[in-house]
Amino acid sequence: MKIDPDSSKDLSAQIAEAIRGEIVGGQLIVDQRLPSEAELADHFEVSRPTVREALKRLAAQSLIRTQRGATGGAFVNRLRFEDAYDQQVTTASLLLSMNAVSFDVACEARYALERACAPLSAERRTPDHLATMRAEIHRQGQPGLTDAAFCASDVTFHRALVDGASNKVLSYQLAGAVEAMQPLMNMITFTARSREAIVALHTDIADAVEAQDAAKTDEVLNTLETYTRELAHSVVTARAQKDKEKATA
Amino acid sequence: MKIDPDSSKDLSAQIAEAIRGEIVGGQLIVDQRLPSEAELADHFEVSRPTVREALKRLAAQSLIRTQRGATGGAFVNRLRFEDAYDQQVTTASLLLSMNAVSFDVACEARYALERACAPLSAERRTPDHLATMRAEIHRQGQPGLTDAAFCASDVTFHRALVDGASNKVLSYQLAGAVEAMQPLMNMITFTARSREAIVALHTDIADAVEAQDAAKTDEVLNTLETYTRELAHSVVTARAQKDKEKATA
DNA sequence: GGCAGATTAAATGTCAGACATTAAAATGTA
DNA sequence: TACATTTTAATGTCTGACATTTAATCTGCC
Repeated sequence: MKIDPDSSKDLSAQIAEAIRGEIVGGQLIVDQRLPSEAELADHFEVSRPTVREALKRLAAQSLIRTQRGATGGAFVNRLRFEDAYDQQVTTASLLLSMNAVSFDVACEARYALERACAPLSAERRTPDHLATMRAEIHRQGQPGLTDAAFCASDVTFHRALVDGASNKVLSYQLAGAVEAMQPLMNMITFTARSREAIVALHTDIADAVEAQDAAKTDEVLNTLETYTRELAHSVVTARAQKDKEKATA
Repeated sequence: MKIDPDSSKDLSAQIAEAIRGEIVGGQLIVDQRLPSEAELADHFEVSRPTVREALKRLAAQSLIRTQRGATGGAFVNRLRFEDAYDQQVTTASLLLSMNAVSFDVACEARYALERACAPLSAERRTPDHLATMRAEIHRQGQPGLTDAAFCASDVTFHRALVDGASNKVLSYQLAGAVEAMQPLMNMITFTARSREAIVALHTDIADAVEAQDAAKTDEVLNTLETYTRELAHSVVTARAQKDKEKATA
């Protein structure tokens, strides 16, 4: 392993970097055991707490897992899609909220990505995917549903559409984008009429996917994107109007 | 902040989770200073090393940054697109390498995503994007280029195409997918003839994007995807053939 | 009074050593 | 042999200390 000169960065950061490099580079393979903390401390000529901080950094990225006990230690972790998915949702959510990404930009990205897998989904969707979509459509039609619940159902619906492509890499990528949009979507208050319109469009999507009609799916997704953005804009203008009235009053 | 019962998980993991929740939930806002390590240790009723391990976990995800000195401490970090991008490349690369994702699946995902932003790119590309694409095409035509360098140029070319959409969220999502594919692409040995074909297709893409012809761009991307997959398949079958000969010899 | 330099204080970074806890392996016993 | 016990090796945690960095404060001089 590489050495650590006494440079600007934290020792723990350098050690984490060195070990990460070995994992990414393939020198350390899945389920392989790292040297014990004491051995690592000895090797890098630092104390055990410093090594531990480095290992925690790697654990935070799901690159390693630790096990206590006699045959315990730190092991290279097989990064699962679910782990990566969770991380991506957190990261994408924070990116959107901290960088003041506009609704339009996020919405455009989301629907562009969704259209990307719509043709594949239309081709490969299973009865399971269709059933999930239909179930969520039904839920979205229920009166008395809160806006948050409506949005959550919306996410589930679109996830089913994405998963229909049966490509884990695509699902992993898109899930983050779709889920991260939810807080932004929650800003919209859905009137009875707008919900009705969305449910109708969702039904059209489900129908098109069931009919394995890629072109039609794409078309409806476009309509839905346009409608979603209009809704958001009307919310914004309504809010601006209210603020104006407040200011004059 | 939440408390920590003495449950199954590490204390440091629980503390990290609690703080992450406050950041994601918006109770802790960007550039806000966290309590000092001593105060956190006091609050959670653990020792300082335990708190430090928790903070390192958060630092590994770029959620906080730390500063030494009198007015130092841990601060909520504004997650930048570049940070998120780096993380995504690492994560996506490991996902592909550790989960034995097939070339076909990864390739399909990559081109599906790329087609997603091609129409936007055709609409909005700037002279800068076009210049980058042309420059990389020129590089790819140079004789004596190693396969690795050819692939790297390929990545740059496609990144320019993606960035042409001028949507940071899209760029962030796609960059990971494109870059993570590189190790898989490196398995392919590019003959002079296959390079020529790829350069021709890249030129077609650049031309279509310059002409703001979304449909044509989409079409060429499809052709390129098919061709790339054919190349990969021929590599696989050639290798199988070789193995067979080796076995009989 | 104002400015340069020295001092101080508060925070993180690091270390050493110890004990607690866990879980598997080795050992002893019926 | 089968089961209970002990040992052991590892991580998890704590205490206390020192080093280092950085900004704020204090001091002395002009």
